[in-house]
Amino acid sequence: MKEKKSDTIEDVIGHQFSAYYKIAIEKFFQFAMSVDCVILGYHENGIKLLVIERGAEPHLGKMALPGDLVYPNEDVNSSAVRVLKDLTGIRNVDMIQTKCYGKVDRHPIGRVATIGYYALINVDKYRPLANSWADNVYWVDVKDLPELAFDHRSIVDDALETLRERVRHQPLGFHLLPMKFTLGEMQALYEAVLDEKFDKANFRKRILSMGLLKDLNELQSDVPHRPGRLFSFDEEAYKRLLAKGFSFGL
Amino acid sequence: MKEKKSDTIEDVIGHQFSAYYKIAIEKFFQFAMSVDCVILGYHENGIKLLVIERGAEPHLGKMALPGDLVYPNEDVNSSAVRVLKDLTGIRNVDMIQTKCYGKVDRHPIGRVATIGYYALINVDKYRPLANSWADNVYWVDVKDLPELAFDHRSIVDDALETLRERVRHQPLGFHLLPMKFTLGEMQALYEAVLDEKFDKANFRKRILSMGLLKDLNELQSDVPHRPGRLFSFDEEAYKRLLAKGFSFGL
DNA sequence: AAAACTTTTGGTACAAAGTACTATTACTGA
DNA sequence: TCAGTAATAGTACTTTGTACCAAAAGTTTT
Repeated sequence: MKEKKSDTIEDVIGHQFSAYYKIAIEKFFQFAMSVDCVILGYHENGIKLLVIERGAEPHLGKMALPGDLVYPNEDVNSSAVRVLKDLTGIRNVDMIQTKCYGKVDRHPIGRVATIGYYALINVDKYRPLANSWADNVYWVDVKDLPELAFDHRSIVDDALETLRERVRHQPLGFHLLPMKFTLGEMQALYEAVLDEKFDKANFRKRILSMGLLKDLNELQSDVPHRPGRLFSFDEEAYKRLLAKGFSFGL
Repeated sequence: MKEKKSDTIEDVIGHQFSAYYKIAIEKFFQFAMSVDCVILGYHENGIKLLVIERGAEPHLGKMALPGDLVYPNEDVNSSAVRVLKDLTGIRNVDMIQTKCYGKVDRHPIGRVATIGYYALINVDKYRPLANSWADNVYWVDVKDLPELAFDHRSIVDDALETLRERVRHQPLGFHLLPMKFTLGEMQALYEAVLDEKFDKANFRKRILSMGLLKDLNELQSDVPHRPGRLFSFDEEAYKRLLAKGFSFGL
């Protein structure tokens, strides 16, 4: 029933902690970790992904997610924020973990496990700038992705799947919209994310009845048709509703 | 705009790959990785968690999740399966990643990032046996958890939160039930997981109208009251419905 | 064997939400 | 001023959700 293995770390160190410490380190402490950020935005009726052009080996010149190795004295979550800032200049975004990618051969220089992160940002609010070893930064449409380095393509796919699921149950869409938006713009966004058409009049009724929007009593301008009424997301109202057991659903 | 950093791995290795390889390794390849499994079951109206009693340092004698270090030549996902089998004898369960825990000081022997996994199993179908450095295995009720080693408590909490969210939108509950079950048992399970009461007659209507259950034309036996009709989850029907755009919701 | 008890099962009536569709309004540009 | 486009209002209908009641089918007790 109990068959001892000789090579788990706990067996090795046991009570002679210090004596065997080095052996354990050599055996198990051979990983590097990295973070990769899937930054999504919405622009011109499409979901856009932020990619960098790599200015370093491996995969020099190829497109890739903003990502890099984690320092040994650095928290993994903080690392994602730091790396994004280092490579693209973007700061102050809330990033959420998606998955760990831990295949043995996924990185050519050694055993690197990476943690995927994603965030939704308002494209107009941030101006990405290539920095550090990133030669360029681009927004690319997720419907027309270039070839990506490493296994970054699957990291993106997983993040998009997560997005589609969460966007139905949480008011995430608002992160992607400008501060002021019309119901038409909002509908177009949801149609782009979910790849599904909604009835205009009913969409409008649904959303308004939730009570999450602040009516700004302002009209759209510079549009070649009847301008829509402008709204903004009412964070306060959302918190109040949440406390009462409200749950967003679309 | 482009300010070079001297210490990212890509800068270091560049075109002189082999020359600087060792430097990069020493700097970044200092992590160990581990996996921790949150195995949940359902028994006697409560959600149970599988814990082991540690038979090794650190935290010798304490309760903990089944978890261990990942071998450098081992896929992280496979590792979770292997570790669970090594410590508890449980095999053939589908485990799903929850999160990466990557704080700098979370492990006393060095920089260890861990990946959390969770699975729902039918308690009657598996008989966990303590193995390797696990001194004992227990099922404990999640409403009355003992103190757990490391940051395992938060790993459990996160897994439970994930469970509660997913169980509403996916027919996961069936993994926890025996092959044959009554609608009453099923309702009790959902009430335990979601900590919420349902109307009996309406719950029944809702579930049956989904068409996910196979009526076995059998009755419960050995119960001190009118026996319930037995059902089983109809995997085929679920797949068929999914293809048609059906989505489970509760 | 009848009564009491517990749980399953079937049903109804009402309320709320979702859907399809039509009509009207308000703006722009020609 | 007219055509075009999109926003907005409204209505009728269907589906779904909720509260509640009552009968049926077993077991246990009297």
